[in-house]
Amino acid sequence: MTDGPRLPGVEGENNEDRIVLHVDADCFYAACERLREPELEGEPVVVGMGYEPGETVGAVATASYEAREFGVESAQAISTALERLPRRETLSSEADDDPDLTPDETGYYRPVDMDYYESIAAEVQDILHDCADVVREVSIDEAYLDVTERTAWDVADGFARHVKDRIRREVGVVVSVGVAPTMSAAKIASDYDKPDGLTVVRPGELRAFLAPLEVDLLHGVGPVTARELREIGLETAGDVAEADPEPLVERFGERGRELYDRARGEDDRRVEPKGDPKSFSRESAFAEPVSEPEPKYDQIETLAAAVADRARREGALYRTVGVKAVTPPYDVNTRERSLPGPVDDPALVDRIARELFTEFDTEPVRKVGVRVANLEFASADQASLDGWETGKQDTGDDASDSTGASSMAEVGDDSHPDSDSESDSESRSNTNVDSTPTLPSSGQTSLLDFL
DNA sequence: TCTGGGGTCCTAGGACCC
DNA sequence: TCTGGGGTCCTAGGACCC
Repeated sequence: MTDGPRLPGVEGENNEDRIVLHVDADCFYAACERLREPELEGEPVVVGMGYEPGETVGAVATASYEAREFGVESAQAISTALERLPRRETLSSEADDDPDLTPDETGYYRPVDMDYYESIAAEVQDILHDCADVVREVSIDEAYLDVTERTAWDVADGFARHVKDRIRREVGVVVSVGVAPTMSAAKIASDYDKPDGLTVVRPGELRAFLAPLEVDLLHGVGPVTARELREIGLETAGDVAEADPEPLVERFGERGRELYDRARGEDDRRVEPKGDPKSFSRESAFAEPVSEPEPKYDQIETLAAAVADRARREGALYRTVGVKAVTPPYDVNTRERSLPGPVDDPALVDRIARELFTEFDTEPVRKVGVRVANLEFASADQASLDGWETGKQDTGDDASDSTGASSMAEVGDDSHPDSDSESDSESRSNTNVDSTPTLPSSGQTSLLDFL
């Protein structure tokens, strides 16, 4: 019962005072497809990514509960799904030939249409923001709400019901909701009674609610960790909660501590709005492993352009460019390189990606990817832009800026046997006076020349 | 499970600095 | 030059999530 040490005077930090909702849309992509095609209501629906109508390529992104009855699962190959649940379109042309195949044994297949789903998600999010002071969107179909100031425990289920009903009535989407004093437990609670679920876990019920759950229901426990936990005799959250935490920390590091805390219902995290993204990436798989360099470089070029375009649209500068090469059987290889300073330079992304990929250009590769990271959102931090101009007279102990200036300065020399200067940033930064800090892309062309 | 795409966080070793 | 100790950044890989 005794919670950890608390700093005095910090406001409202007692978790037992928080009321957290986790809202999770059921089969969201399939639900969206049903919105624009009401005939799909009650029918098996499979939404495939990388899927084209009439084809058998791609993987299952979402299967409706009706489709799951046939053994169709998330992440399954579409070809496998089709074996278990034939396509409805196929039926109309072949029905006469196959009297055994009834409409009941077929389903509707649709390709992912992200733009449409995002438009629906935006409607849901509007409602969520209307219902809570703080909302954290986790993904397109999932969010946490801190509703402490909007409700109380004895009426929390009525409040959650209200949120559910609004979303169903105003958008037409069914969600499951979990209510608990922590994010971690709210997440588990929303999953507890899917679909169309509503589970409330009050502070006093937390330990009892968690105890019987299989360890892999804890957020952050995947197949690998679950297996290891079982190997040491920990099968349920209750087992973990009562275990000695020291061996867990030794074996799993920081995650071990977290696991132990979560299993005991302890979770200090507050619901906070999502910050800026940390990376952008694009990847795509070949139908089968490719050995020749050309198709790979063609893909790299396409992906690099897409990633750079995305970053520009989002107003992000990037300082790191990376590639990914998945080689058979399924080895994931990554290579990355960081630049001296943040840039917005599609040509540079393309060039670095190609260079990083040369290592794999004659190997069989089934998937390639391009990524940018170390993002900087210029508009949000005007100070760093100013630093570009004025960084020269800054002293070394000023950590607030001038990262761009100091690093840009190093571009010219690969082999600086560098010397003393407690702050090489000042001593060299006059080499980049040409970079006019107006637009992100200016000055970066010269960087390309350097590298 | 014969493997799609877009993310996050953690770890560990090495380089480099003071 | 064998040795100290602390810190940060970079890279690669892994586990996990939706």
